[in-house]
Amino acid sequence: MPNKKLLLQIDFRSGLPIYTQIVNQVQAQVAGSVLKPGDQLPTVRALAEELRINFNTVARAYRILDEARIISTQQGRGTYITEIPPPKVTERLRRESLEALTQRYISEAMRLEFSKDEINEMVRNQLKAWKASAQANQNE
Amino acid sequence: MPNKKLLLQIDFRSGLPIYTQIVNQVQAQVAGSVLKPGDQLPTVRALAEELRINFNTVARAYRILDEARIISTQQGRGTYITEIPPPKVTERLRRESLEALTQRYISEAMRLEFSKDEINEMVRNQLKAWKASAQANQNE
DNA sequence: TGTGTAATTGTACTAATTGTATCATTGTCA
DNA sequence: TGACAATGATACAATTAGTACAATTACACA
Repeated sequence: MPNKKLLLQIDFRSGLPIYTQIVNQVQAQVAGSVLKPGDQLPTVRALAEELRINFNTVARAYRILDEARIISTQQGRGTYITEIPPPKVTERLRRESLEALTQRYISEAMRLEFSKDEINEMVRNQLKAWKASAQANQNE
Repeated sequence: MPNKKLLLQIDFRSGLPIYTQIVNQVQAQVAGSVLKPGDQLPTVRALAEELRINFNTVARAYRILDEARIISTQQGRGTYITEIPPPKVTERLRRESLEALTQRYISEAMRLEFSKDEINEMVRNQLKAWKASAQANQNE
């Protein structure tokens, strides 16, 4: 199934920068669940062509959205809507999602025959050392 | 006896390149003795088909693993887990694998805006309550 | 048993697609 | 006019895909 087409309405006379309009509208569509986690956005070039603007302008919008953790851009691959915690999940749902996440993690670690102590130790250490920026380059 | 099937879980939106995900997971399974010396890995084409990716992507992952002496690829024959990996390497692998796994977990949890305390607490509780049998088939 | 041919496997090189970085140009406004 | 923000042009880097090829193995058949 082809990607849902991203529908944006740019007003070139509105006084608002184009990239801001893109940011706002994507943000709005995410908030309104028109765009859902995992959805792929058009490539910078495709969207630029459709809107008849320079692809750098799209890239700029995407960069801002990426920094706001709303989308995830991956060089050579594409850009995707990230998982956003629903603003009003109940505490119970929140807890359950952490439970599920943790269970998958522990299950996997145990399958690889790490001991409980090793796991606990590793979690404690990494939590201590955690920096939000480290999320970007977790691949080495 | 047919080959044990290599079980890999690729997340196309994780931000990690596919080949890196393959490397990490094979590495982890070697470290955790899920894959043992002499085990044959799927052919580049077979694994590629299963994961619905290009076989060159698998080949790239295999090349990296080969350079790290974790596997041995042989043109025309197949790829195998290296015999007698030095204990030093194994230990380092084990550590790195758990590190990578844990980082992914924490990164995900933090993105869902759980606090360090919440995460730590959840891990400790689940570890305490862990029953291997209960988790047998929770990975899908 | 030997040998030729096809099948299977990994390799090498290249192309295509994607986002990134840097600087130039344009336009607005004090 | 000068400064600054927005946009555009160009070159680049990372990832994945396409194609041809080489090494090895399997197997039919003389």
